[in-house]
Amino acid sequence: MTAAANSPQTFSVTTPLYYVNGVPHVGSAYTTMAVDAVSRYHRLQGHPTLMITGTDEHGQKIERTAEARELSPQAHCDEIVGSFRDLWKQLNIQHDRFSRTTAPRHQAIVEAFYQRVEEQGDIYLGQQKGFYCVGCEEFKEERDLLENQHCPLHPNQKAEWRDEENYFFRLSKYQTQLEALYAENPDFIQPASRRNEVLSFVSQGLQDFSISRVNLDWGFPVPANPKHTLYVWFDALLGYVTALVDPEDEPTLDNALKQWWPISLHVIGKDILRFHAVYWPAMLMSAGLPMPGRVFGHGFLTKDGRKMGKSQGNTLDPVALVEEFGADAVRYYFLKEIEFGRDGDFARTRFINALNADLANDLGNLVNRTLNMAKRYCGQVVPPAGEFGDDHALKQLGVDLGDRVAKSYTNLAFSEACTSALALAQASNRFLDQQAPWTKYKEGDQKAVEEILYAVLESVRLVAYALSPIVPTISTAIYQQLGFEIDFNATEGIGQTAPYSLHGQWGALPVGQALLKPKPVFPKIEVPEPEGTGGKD
RNA sequence: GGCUCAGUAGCUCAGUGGUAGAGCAGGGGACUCAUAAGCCCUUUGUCGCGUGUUCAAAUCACGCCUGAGCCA
Repeated sequence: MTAAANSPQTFSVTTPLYYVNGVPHVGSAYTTMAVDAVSRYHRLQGHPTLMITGTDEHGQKIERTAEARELSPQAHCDEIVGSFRDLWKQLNIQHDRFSRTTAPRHQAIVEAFYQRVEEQGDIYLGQQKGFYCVGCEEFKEERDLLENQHCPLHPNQKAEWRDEENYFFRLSKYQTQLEALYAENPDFIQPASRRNEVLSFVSQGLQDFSISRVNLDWGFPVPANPKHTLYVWFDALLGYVTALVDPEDEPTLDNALKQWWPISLHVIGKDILRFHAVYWPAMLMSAGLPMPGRVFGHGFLTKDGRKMGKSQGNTLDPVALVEEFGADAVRYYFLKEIEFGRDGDFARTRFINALNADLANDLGNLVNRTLNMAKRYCGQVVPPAGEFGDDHALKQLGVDLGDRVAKSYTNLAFSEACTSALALAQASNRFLDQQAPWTKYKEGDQKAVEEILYAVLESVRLVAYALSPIVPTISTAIYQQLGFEIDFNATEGIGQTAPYSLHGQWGALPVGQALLKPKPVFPKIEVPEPEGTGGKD
C-alpha cells in the first residue's frame, strides 16, 4: 500500500455515478449541487480540485429498459447521458470529469483492478441461489419480499428466482480491517447517524458478495471467464478511479492514481451507503489502495411531505424547476433550507418564501439600496473607509465570517454557511436604518455617510463572496456592480483572481473603485394567485 | 421481530435539569436610500401521551403512541 499520492490540500470529490435508467431526478440534482458547492469553495481556497460526476450504465435493468424502448443499450445510455449533461449545464455545475462506465478506457481500469483483487485470492467461484430483484440489481432474502415474491421497493416487479454460478468477492476477509478503519477514522462515514448504521451492519458479520452475473450481456465480461458479466456495482464504483485518468493519458491504474488518489470525499444518497462505506473500502483494501477520506450520505427529499415517485404521481422535475426559477434559486433553496445529511422537503410556497425573504429582500434589496445611495451620495465610487473600531457593528461580524463559513463548507454544512452569511446582510439592513445615511446626507455630514456606506458595501461584498459557491451567478452580479471584473462562473483561476485569503477577509473592497449602476440581482418571485389547494381537509 | 433516530408556535427548526426560543408566514407602527423593500413592535405553544425520579423535567428513567431509517 502506497502513501497517499495527493497533497493534503488537494481536493477530489465525487457525486455518485448516476444510473441511467431514466432522466435525472431531483435527488441526483441535489447531490450534484452540493458537490459543486463544496468544489467551488475549495477552488476559491486555491486548492487543486477535481470534481467528478458521471453515469453508471451497465446492468440488467438498463438492458431491459433499452429493450422496452426498442433501442440498443448503448443508444439508450447515450440519450440519457445527454439529459444529465444538459441538466448539469443548466444548474451551473462545474465538473472536471464526467465518467461513463461504458467508456472503453473504463474497461481497462476495471480489468486491471480485477486482476489485483484476484491476485489477492479474493475472488472465487460459488453458487448463488435466491430471489433477484432487477429493480435493485440485488439478491433479496425471501423474508424481505412481499407476497408473491415482489420486492417492496419495486412492487410492480416480481423478484426472479436465480440459481447460478457467480464469482464472489471475499468481503468476509476484511471485516476486522473495516472495523479498524471506522474506529481509527471516526469521520470516515458522515453524518454520525449513518456511521452508526454501518457499524451495526458490519458488526453482524460480513458475507461475501457476488460480483458476476450470467444471462446478462450488458456489462464487462469477467476477465477470467467471459461467460460471466461483471456485476454492475463492482464496475460502477471503479468509475471513480477511471475518472482520475487524465484524458490524454493511457488508462492504467498507475495513471489513475498518480495525482488525485485517494478521493477526498464521496457524497452519496443514503440509499447507497453500504456500497460506499463497506464494499468499496474492502475492494480498495484488497487491491492495496489507500482509503478515501470521507463518505457522506445525505438525506432524501420529499415533496409536500410525501415520498416522491412516478407511481404516486408525486415527482419534482429539476429541469422544470430550473427553467422556471433559475439555477441559483434552486441551488439556494436545497442547500439553505435543508440541513445536509437530514431528509428535507420541497414545497412550492416554502421555496418562494425562502428565496424572496433571503435573496430578494434581505440581500438583493440591500445591494440595491446601498448602491443607489453610493451613486447618489458618493459619485458612484466606493467611498473612503474611515476608521472602524473593532466594536463596529458590521466589522465585528465581518472579520470572522470568512473563517466561520470556511468551516461550514468543510463540514458540508451549507445551511449554516448561508445563515452565517445572511446574518451579515441582515445586520447591514439594521445598521442602515439605525444610521440613516439619507438623513445625514441632508444634514451635510458627508464623512459619516461615506463611512456608513463603505461598511455596508464591504459587508455586501463579503456576503456575496461567502455565498458564491452556492449562488455563483448572483454573487457575480453583485461583484460586478461593486466594480470587480470577477466572474465566479469562470472555469479557471478563480483561486487566483478572487482568493479566499484576500476576499474572504473584511476590508477587501478597494476605496475609489468605480461602481456600476444598480440593477436588481434577484427579482422577487411574484406569487400568481393564492387560489387553490391550500391545506384544507 | 431486533436496533437507531425523530415527535417543541401555522411552517422549518434550535434548546439536554431551573417553569419555552429563532427564522419564515400572520398582525400593528414609524420611516423613505431601496426590489411595497428594510427597520421597530407583536399574536399563537396541554414542548407526542402516561407514570416515575427530583425542591425543580421539553431536558433524566420506564412504558406507550405516531413517523422515518437500518437489519446484505
